[in-house]
Amino acid sequence: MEHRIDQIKKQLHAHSYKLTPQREATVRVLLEREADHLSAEDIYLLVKEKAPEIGLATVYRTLELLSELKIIDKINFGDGVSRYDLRKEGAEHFHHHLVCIECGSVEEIMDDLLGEVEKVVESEWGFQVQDHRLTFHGLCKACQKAAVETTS
Amino acid sequence: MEHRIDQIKKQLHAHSYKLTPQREATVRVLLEREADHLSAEDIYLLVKEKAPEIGLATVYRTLELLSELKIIDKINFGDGVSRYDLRKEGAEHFHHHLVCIECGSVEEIMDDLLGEVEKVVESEWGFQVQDHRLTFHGLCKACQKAAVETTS
DNA sequence: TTTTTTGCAAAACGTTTGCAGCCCT
DNA sequence: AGGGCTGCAAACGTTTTGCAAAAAA
Repeated sequence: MEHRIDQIKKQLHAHSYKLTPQREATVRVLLEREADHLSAEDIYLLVKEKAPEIGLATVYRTLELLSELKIIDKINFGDGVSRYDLRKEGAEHFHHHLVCIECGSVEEIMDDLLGEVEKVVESEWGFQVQDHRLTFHGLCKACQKAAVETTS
Repeated sequence: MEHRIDQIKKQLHAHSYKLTPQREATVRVLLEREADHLSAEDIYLLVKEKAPEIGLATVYRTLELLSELKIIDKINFGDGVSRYDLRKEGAEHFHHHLVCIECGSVEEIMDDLLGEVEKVVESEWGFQVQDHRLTFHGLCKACQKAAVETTS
């Protein structure tokens, strides 16, 4: 944890930004809730517990800054809110998501499933891939089970 | 064109909705600009040329309706607007996109590149895939060329 | 001092909703 | 009459912006 904070601090400094207390509190929330997909409002409320004087605008500005530096990714699952997802250390590409259309749960897939597909896109379409977004919509394990039980 | 309108009319009737003049005008814009990725506002302005009395709310309601019936797909490329994309006739899955980070152009890929990947997701993660969203971000052919020319 | 960052409030933006009126049988 | 559908305006929730104060360099 402290290691990642340090690393992010360096990334900020490299672009002549500072790791202010507000920014650090925001990053800490992101690290603590790494598995979640929090909205700006969610993050704001959690950061407030650590730094009650913080304003929502500062959270937005911090998130924008972290996005620019590719420390986090901004995602949109189709409800009206942007969500923010920490990149894994040294991850070159954004990871994938499984969104359950029944219960709304979001699972992450860290494996890069698109190596082959990207090669095809580059060779067949001449498009130089830099990043990707891949989300599957369907039924998670639990909801498949629930569906079967209801039917039988 | 008329064929697709008829087809959509039938789909609406099957769910006891009507193809009103406003809805038809909206669908026609969508068909005429099939290759584009128009926002609700874009669509509204284009529909206004055919049916000047239409209101923006009606366009939104029509788009929502067409989304429900899976005639169109709502997509989000990360700028703050929803965009709408007509499904190809009989397409089971949503098609993929190549978004150029330089010029903003959006290219469509109709081929289903994810057959294998979906099998992996189903077997390895036990997730029952119903649909997907796949977007690649990178440089389109033209912008790669421009980049090389600037460098040399 | 000069620049960066902050908190607050207001504004802006895309989208949705309430409602009265309209168009159909 | 009754239902669905429409246009308008107002409301809504999220995100951005202006600004003056505070912090850092």
